[in-house]
Amino acid sequence: MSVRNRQRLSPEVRREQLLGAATRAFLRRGYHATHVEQIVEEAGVSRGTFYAHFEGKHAVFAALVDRMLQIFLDARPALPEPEVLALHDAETVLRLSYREVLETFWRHRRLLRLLLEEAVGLEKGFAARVEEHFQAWHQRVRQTLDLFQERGVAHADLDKDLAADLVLGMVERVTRRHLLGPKKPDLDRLVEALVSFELRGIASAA
Amino acid sequence: MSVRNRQRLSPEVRREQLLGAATRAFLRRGYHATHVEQIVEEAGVSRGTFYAHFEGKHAVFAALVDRMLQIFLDARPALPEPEVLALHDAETVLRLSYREVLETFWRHRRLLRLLLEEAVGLEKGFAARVEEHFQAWHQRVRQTLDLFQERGVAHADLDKDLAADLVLGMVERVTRRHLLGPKKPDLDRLVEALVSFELRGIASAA
Amino acid sequence: MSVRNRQRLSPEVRREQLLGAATRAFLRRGYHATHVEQIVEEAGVSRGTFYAHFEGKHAVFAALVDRMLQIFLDARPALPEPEVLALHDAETVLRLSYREVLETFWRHRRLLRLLLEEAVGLEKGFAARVEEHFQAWHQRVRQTLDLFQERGVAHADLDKDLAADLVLGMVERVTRRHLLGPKKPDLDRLVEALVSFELRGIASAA
Amino acid sequence: MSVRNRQRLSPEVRREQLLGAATRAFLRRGYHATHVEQIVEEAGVSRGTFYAHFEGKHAVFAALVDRMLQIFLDARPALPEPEVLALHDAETVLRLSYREVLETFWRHRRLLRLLLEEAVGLEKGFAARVEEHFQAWHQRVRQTLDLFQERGVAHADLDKDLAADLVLGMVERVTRRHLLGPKKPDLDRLVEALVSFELRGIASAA
DNA sequence: GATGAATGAGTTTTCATTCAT
DNA sequence: AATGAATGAAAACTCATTCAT
Repeated sequence: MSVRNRQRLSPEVRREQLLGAATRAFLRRGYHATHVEQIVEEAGVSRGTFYAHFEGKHAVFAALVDRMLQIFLDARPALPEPEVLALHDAETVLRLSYREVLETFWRHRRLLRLLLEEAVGLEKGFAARVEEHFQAWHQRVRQTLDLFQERGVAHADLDKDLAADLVLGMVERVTRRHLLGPKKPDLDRLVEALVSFELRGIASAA
Repeated sequence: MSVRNRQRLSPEVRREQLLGAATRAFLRRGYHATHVEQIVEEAGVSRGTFYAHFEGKHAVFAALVDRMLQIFLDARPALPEPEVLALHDAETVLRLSYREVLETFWRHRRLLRLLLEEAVGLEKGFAARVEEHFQAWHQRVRQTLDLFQERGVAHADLDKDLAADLVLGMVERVTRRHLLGPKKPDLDRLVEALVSFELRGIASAA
Repeated sequence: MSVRNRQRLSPEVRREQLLGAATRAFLRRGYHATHVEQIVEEAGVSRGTFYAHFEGKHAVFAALVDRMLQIFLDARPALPEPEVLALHDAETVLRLSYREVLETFWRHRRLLRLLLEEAVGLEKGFAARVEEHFQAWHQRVRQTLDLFQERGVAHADLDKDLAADLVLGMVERVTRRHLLGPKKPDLDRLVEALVSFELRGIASAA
Repeated sequence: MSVRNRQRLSPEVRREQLLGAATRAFLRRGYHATHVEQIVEEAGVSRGTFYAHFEGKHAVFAALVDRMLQIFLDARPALPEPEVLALHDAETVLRLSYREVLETFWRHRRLLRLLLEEAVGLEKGFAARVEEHFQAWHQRVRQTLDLFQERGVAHADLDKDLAADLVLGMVERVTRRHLLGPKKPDLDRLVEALVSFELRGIASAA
């Protein structure tokens, strides 16, 4: 009856394929302007197949957001392990953390762009989930600052809560501006700027 | 045929009223989830009246974005005047700038929230216009850093282009986290944290 | 309060002015594509004034159709008076009739175009009224043919009912093709062709 | 959600069915007074199905006009083939031509009525396309008259350009009056009247 | 499992007409 | 009488989702 390939794939593979197609489609036009039609076309399957694997458009997007958040959860960005902290000076610690964060972001830049540009302001509670993650991350940065302060790297009067915000903001802006564009970024330079600015910003000897 | 109020207003007043109603509606539900129906209900007028003043939903939103951008253009945030720079030390200059910026943001926080949460990632080129403004602002911060470097406040090796990004990111995050929420922010504290972090971050004596 | 001229005109003059504006507007875009807005703009009056003089869009158009049909009723096209018939040969009679018809059509070509291009197929019974007029005209042509047959000008076997249709069709096509266009027509040539074709067409000596 | 019939048809068949339903609907109420709702009700399908097959109301009507014009293009009415001309006298040729034309018109009278009553005066350029066809037809009649004149059937002074208009007008009027009504026409009588009138009308021996 | 034609609730938009000033 | 802002019923059109094949 049909025309297409009617290729039978295992559910996992098909799901993966659809997820990829959805990512490309959403990146191209944004969540609302992307229609299910475009996703299935991109994937080369029929509408029916799409709905066999996802509850709907909203569900694919949710899956994408989940995946993204999972990646960052796994990468545990910016939280220095105690033993790392013990072995190295603050500068090295920061450098390693930032590098790992930026590399993770760069590796998953497509999903990340989706997350930052689309998942925000998207009624269905997506924004809230992203915000949760920001909070968690804020906590970690905050904890690092606690350690730095304990060790005398950060000055005693530092408003650590706000400082964590400032640090987060720096990373976010750098990410948006330098990692999401088409050009390959100079990660070293980005890391150095972040490390230098943060270290001085919190420095004991002002 | 039915009568409602049939209150007759001058086009300017009506337009203003509709703009206000639209702002409230958009803030409540976001751009896509807000329907013209809800805007006109909020304004207490008929659909026809709405379309007599705006080409459509897209056009009201565009008007809102325009207004917002105009406000920040007028506020000229963060660009210190030469004579100000000459009279005061860098700390005072920064403090004044940040205060002005944050106060403007706080005053217009409803519009700002709309801009940051809705206008970004909205197909119709809104994001591009917002990005333009970010660029312009980046330029200004950059120029300030040039001045600071000339006067020996910023260290000679400072990667000013990136530093401008970091500064912008700090302001953006602080704004999102502290100015857009329901709680009245402690502007003094925010300003101090920003000033302190930036000044140290760029400081000559590291 | 207002901007316009607020010129007070007698009802008759205003009505006439509106009728003229409506004619121009309808000719430009057709009945459906012409909006009341365009008519009042063309006339330089407000919507309210328009509705003070006509029940609505439909009513202006009806007034225009009425006027047109009245003109042709008054012109009594194509019906030769008995005394005329008595005095002249058939050729002269036809020539006079056709000339009068075509001249009337030419004089009122704008209204005529409206009638032929718009009033047809316009739900509201306009088409029916036009058709009535065609029937009346058909009767007259038919009567003329009766006279011609009595006088031996038309052959005895002539299917007069159909012949009247043919004659009407000839006039209609000539009118559409040559009188409604932008070029000034050569009425003499048109009349000669009609007279010659009809006279031969019905001629006794075939 | 509710189910209706959900009869699954091939696109071609469905399109054909919709075209038929649209024709009936347009014939009943005319182009403007027919709403998509009525077409889909007539076809027994949902709005969505309609829009899957046609861009909109305008597009169905355009398809109808196209089909109509194609039919008449295929029927090549009124253009006698050279070999036909050679074998028969002018009267036979005309009789055959008219018969073919009127039979084609009669067979497709529903579409034809739509074309003549609706497509004319319909902003979107429909009228222009119909007029084009009239021009082409005019050319053919004109060419036939050239042949007739060459063969001495038509008199030497005949204004062939205008005569072609007259012939076209006759056919048009006869068609409107006798083929589009509810009564079965007497085609023989119509053909005879046309042949006789035209032959005499152009006759050499006046 | 896959297909894609079919569905229809939900939105946007238009424009003839009304009526407060 | 004149004005023009306001009205809202009436269309047109969209697109996520369903389900017969």
